[in-house]
Amino acid sequence: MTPPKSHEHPDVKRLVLDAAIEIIAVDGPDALSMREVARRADISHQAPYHHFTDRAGILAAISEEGFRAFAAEFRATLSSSSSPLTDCLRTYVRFAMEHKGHFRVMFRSDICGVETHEPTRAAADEAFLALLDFAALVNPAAAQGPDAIALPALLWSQAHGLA
Amino acid sequence: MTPPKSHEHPDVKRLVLDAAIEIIAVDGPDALSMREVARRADISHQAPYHHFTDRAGILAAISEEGFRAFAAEFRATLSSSSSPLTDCLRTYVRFAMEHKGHFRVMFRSDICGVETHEPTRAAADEAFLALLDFAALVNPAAAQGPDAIALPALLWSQAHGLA
DNA sequence: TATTCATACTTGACACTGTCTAGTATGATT
DNA sequence: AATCATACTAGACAGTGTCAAGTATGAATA
Repeated sequence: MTPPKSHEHPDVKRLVLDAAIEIIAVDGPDALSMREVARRADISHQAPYHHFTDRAGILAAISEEGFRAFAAEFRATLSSSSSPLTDCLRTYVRFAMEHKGHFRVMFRSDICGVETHEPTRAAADEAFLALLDFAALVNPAAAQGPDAIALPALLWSQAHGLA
Repeated sequence: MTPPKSHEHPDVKRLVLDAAIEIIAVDGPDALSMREVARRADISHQAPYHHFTDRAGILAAISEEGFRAFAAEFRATLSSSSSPLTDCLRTYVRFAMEHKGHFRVMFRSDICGVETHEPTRAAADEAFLALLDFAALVNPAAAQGPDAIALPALLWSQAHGLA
């Protein structure tokens, strides 16, 4: 995990992402622009372009990060908890609150980049599989067969409206 | 069909629509902006706002018009033709070529306004029903039951890629 | 007939956006 | 020590939506 290339000053890419996440958490994804993010990160308006081709690129990176973090946290509570049902729901809600910026992007399929950005798609799959595990645990009888997919899919979509 | 309100100079709304349709036919839907359409229609850059709230409003109006026209033409050949299969396909292709501007909007569900603009939704349903009629005629045996929907749905989606 | 009023525009200004272009600093390569 | 690529900064530009103020005209009212 050494810095990917070579002479790294402060991690500008990280600055951009954090600024974007904050903007989205406060004013929503529509408020995100390349210039606004640069302003917020206190870098030149051209700097973000060295790390992201696009507004969509930033959004894709954020949702990827979000999906990864979500899957990790969800899996962690799932495997460690003695009462997984309540704890997982708790984890879910806590994630939504603590990562509002990520969350707002993750569940907007039109902007999250899940269809265009391959790593984001992979991360989303990972998160979805975590939900599948949860469903299997909640209802072990239906773990096999199409019902196993139906439940988390329902959660997956309902979740958006709920939180 | 008298002009809707009162003192009508040339029909500016029509001018805007035609300009938009041409822009889309030539450079695609992304090239459409309120100012560009005004420029092309040779009116002030603010005029379009008196008839459409939005870029999306123009697009919705265009696809609505397109769906209506498509349904009408399709139904007409369907009822008058002696060999409806070939004639309907012919009509379809002709429509796509003669109304390229409309067509390009109609089959992009993300911008055609079918989910946000009620009249557009109604017009799209109308067009879809026309396709249903076509399917029933092509395959009368399957006219009842879910297959009757499956075929035109396939056409409906495949059509996009084809033309 | 004269006054008022709403609608349909025009016109100009503004801040903001992405993009192009040129310049600088710095670590890596030779 | 010179060269080079990368990671930026900085300025300018055209295009965009939006606000605000002005004009023309037909309709309503008195």
